[in-house]
Amino acid sequence: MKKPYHHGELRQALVDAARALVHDRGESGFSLSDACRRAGVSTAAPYRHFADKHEILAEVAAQGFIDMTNRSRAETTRHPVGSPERIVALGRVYFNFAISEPALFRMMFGQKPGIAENNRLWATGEECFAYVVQEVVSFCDANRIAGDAQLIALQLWTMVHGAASLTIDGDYAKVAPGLDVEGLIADAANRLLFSLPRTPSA
Amino acid sequence: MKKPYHHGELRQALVDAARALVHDRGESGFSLSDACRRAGVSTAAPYRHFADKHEILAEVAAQGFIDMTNRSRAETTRHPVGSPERIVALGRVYFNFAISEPALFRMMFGQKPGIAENNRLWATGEECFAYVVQEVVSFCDANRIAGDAQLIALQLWTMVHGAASLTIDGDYAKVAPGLDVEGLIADAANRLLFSLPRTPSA
DNA sequence: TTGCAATGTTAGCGACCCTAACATAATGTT
DNA sequence: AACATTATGTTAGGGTCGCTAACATTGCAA
Repeated sequence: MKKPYHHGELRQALVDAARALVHDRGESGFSLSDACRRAGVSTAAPYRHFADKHEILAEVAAQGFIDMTNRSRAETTRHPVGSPERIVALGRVYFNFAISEPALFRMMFGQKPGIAENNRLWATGEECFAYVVQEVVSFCDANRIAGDAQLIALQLWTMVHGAASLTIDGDYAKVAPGLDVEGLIADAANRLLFSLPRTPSA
Repeated sequence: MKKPYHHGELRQALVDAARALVHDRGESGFSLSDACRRAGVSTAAPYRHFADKHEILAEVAAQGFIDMTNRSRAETTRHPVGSPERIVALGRVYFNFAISEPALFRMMFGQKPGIAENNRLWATGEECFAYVVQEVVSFCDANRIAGDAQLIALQLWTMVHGAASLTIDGDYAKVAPGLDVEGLIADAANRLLFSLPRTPSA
């Protein structure tokens, strides 16, 4: 059997290769040429499917958001609606995602010249956050917590995002080696939630 | 007057050029060639002063830590030792630094292949954090707050770092345009501090 | 079948990082 | 003062990369 002139699934093959390469070498270490080699095509082939290198990376990041949203749904639905376990599960998914796919995580949330403008990426990211807000709303309702659910969600997001970033970027390791990051998050998140004003019970 | 063969201050000139270029175009948009053009030397000249491109960027990042530490000292000393204003000032300096120099901020705290290993960068970063811990220790002492000051400092750092990152990377803007980030930080930090256990007054 | 659109290819431009070999200037030794 | 040594520039060039232009092959549709 000989290689056909046309690849057939080149677009998806390039995205898959890009994701694998980014995972291995980081975004800055990723080259389109490498992805082409891996897909077995010439370096000019991608331009039939993508405008430029950034567009492939945006697609990879968008798939990251989809993955994260799916993992979030899968983990939260194992606990009753409105339970604190659902919020904890969300934080855990976020943190573990960052740990397991740091380069992808950075592409999703980091500043990306030429990537952030991508519409598809924008939409998948928004959808992901909307799910978190929805969960926080349910939690607040079930626990008679007063306050803007979106603001609460933003505070929790900020905390977990900070912890995830400082972990994968090696900053914690420099000043506090061996730190129990998950414990730190759990403690802070608890205090953030317990210090919220509550509506008087009926 | 004609240009002398030797530059005389090339090392510092290159670092200055690099810092300015990183500020304008970001780390990924920075090229050593540009810095050489700006300094008026050939592209081979830097290698008499630096091992490679990463070493220049590490020097830039280290100067960023020194700047941040200086700003922290300058702002905190305007308030009495142990006062909450000193902690607030620290957070403000951190956040404003990220806003005013986002690219530099990312180089200081982001993952940097070939940069993070730099010893000088490592030392300046540690010194910067040590100052924060020292301030938190003073605050806890003055306010009879029980608990590991380093852990408290780490939690505050996490919160502010998350907020700074999500701001400069444009992530807040996507899901909550017009968000009052400083208010969000202040509220969360207050709740984190007020929910700490206190030693009984004598 | 035949023409067109889609999707590959090769060749090449310009930018970049870095090294090798060479040129010039500053410094120190006698 | 003459010379050797070291420091710090230069030019030339190799290898990689992103991207484009021109050409080749294939699938599909009239």
